[in-house]
Amino acid sequence: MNKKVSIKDIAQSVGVSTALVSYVLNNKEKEARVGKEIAQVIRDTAAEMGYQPNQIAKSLKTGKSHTFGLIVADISNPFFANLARNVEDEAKNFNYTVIFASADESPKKSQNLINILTERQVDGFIIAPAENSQDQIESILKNNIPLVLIDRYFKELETNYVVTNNYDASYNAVSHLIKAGHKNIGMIAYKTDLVHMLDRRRGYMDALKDNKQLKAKTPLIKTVDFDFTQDDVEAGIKELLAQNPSMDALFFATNTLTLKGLKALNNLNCKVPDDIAVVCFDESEAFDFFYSPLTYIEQPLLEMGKKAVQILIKNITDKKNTNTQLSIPSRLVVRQSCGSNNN
Amino acid sequence: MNKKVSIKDIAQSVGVSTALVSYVLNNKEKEARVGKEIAQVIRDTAAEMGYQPNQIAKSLKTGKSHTFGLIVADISNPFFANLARNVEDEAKNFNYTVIFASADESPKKSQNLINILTERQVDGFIIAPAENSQDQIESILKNNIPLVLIDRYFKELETNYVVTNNYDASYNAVSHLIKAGHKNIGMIAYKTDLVHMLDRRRGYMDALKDNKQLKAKTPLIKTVDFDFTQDDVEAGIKELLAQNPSMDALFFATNTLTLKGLKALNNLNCKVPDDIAVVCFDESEAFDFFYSPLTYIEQPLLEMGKKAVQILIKNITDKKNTNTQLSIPSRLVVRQSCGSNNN
DNA sequence: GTTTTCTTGTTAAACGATTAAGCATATATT
DNA sequence: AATATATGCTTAATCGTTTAACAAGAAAAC
Repeated sequence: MNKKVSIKDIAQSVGVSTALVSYVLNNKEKEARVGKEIAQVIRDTAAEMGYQPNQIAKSLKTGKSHTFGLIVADISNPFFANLARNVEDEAKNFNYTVIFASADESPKKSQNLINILTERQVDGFIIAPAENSQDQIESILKNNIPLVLIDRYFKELETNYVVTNNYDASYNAVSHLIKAGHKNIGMIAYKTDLVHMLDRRRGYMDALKDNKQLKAKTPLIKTVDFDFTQDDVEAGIKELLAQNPSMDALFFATNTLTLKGLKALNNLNCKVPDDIAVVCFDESEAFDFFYSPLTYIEQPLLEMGKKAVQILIKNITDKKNTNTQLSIPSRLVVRQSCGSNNN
Repeated sequence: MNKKVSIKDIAQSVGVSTALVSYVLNNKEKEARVGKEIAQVIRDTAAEMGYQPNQIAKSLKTGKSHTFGLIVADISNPFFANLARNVEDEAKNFNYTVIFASADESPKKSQNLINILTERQVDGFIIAPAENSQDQIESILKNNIPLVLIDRYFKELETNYVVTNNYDASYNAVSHLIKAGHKNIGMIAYKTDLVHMLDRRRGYMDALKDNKQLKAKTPLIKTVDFDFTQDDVEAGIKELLAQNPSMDALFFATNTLTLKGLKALNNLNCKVPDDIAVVCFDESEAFDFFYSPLTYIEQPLLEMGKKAVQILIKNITDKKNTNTQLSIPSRLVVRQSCGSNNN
């Protein structure tokens, strides 16, 4: 490793103290009353010598790393990848670096990541929390590390969060199916008590209820684990059809569920939307190419990413303790898969 | 911010020097001849006080951040997102943290990211280099910062790299089209001199040449900029059809080109594979859902990610200067879109 | 001609760790 | 008994910055 040039090297070369160099290079000449000419000399030699500040040293001294951690479920999931990209861009606007990490919905991995990032002295966290990670979140809070939850949050915890309005989005989507004439709407969701999933289920249930479609004692909902396979979804759909053979529509709670679900429907020889209409959460390039382009709920990823960063940075710079809780509306993109009277 | 507990706090609490605490907590008791009992006491109080080492301080002292930068074109592109995930996982196996960043194929952004990451004292880089970033790469080399290029590399630069065998993959894919009976095969590529793209073009050209299909003076290739729109691709396809109205197959050079290209083909009312057969590079969930499931080139993302990390870490720990240059084969996944005699 | 006030700098401690070197004391070797 | 070796722990410098506190000469004020 070529010896990197430090502030000391510059000081030596110019013939001044390191303090002066530091002041100049941090644009504190005014406050530190540095002479105009010498300042210029310092700046010139710094450039000449190719000086690059050592952020590690800076961080150690200032206690700020200008870095924050973004923990999602899986960076290879397009939903999170897009969110991450928006977070990255907004962070750059504030001169922050973000460290991504994937926790795979596992509280164990999540705790491990939080530890690693904490040791790296991140200035804050943006987290899509895994199930049963409340204690981890609380401990971040207790340590006064700025935090914004994203995509989901915990009802019982007082935190910042930025989510989409899952309840409304679901309610609208299912209502749309009902208006399109469907009378037996099933739902495929994740088996979890995370609030975003519960809200999506509530939205589904309430839409049915408000439209007097809640006939059966057991709702037409099947859930699968996070590490589900296509077979799991297929089994779920079959069970739903067994439970109510006249099921004529399906509401999928996420993009990954939908992708596997569509393949399952193909396997089962169900035509969309004639046999079974489909509406789902999230986007996917694939939805455009399905023979019956999907009607889907488009989450406000750009706004979610931007806001999460802005709230986090505000929390880092101000040290006030007021929590911002944002629920941003989603948009229903209506296409063919939901059947009749769409425009 | 709650005062974090430092090694000094532990030392004070136990009544020993910080040196002893450091030795114990770094499992250097043997070398440093630390007493057994006191070592246990130190460990216990450390745990009790909830000590978390300050990696920043550690890094400053040791000169190693145990961090490396991964610069790709766009983390929201599934190709890079998947690669990134594999890199992340392999890095974790070595206890390294990775900082992702997107350069959008822009040398300016790339330089900016390299600077930022260098200042953050990353121990190395994995980079999918943008066009015209040779000087940046050279400068990393000159500074003796370990580096592995990925996805593409520069012929004129002696570096580590891990890529897929773009030439072979292209050659095979196009040969497959030829064997399937197609006689006028066009190609849509990016307008760039990056080696991966040139190799893909060479593979295409040579496959044609070797099968005596190179009749026209100007090859049936159209290129678009990195920031292309669907209209650009559509225009390209139209031009190709104008140039040779009997074009019966298209080879797309990347996933994003394909996605827009398929929509363009739909717009142009071209049926796949009857009017125009299609083969493409990269995967996409969408390819499964196209009415004629696509034949595509599956890149070895897992192996590429793993190898890149391994090579980088080897370069970080050993300081030897031998370059590892890996070209890993891709697999052609044959489905319907390429027309006849596929199984 | 002092004293005060600017101007322009320097000194040195600190951030939280690591680690070579040193210093006792105890035990072993001859 | 004298010396060598082991054992157990401390001291203090260092990594590259930041920044409060201080200093010294020049200009201004009286």
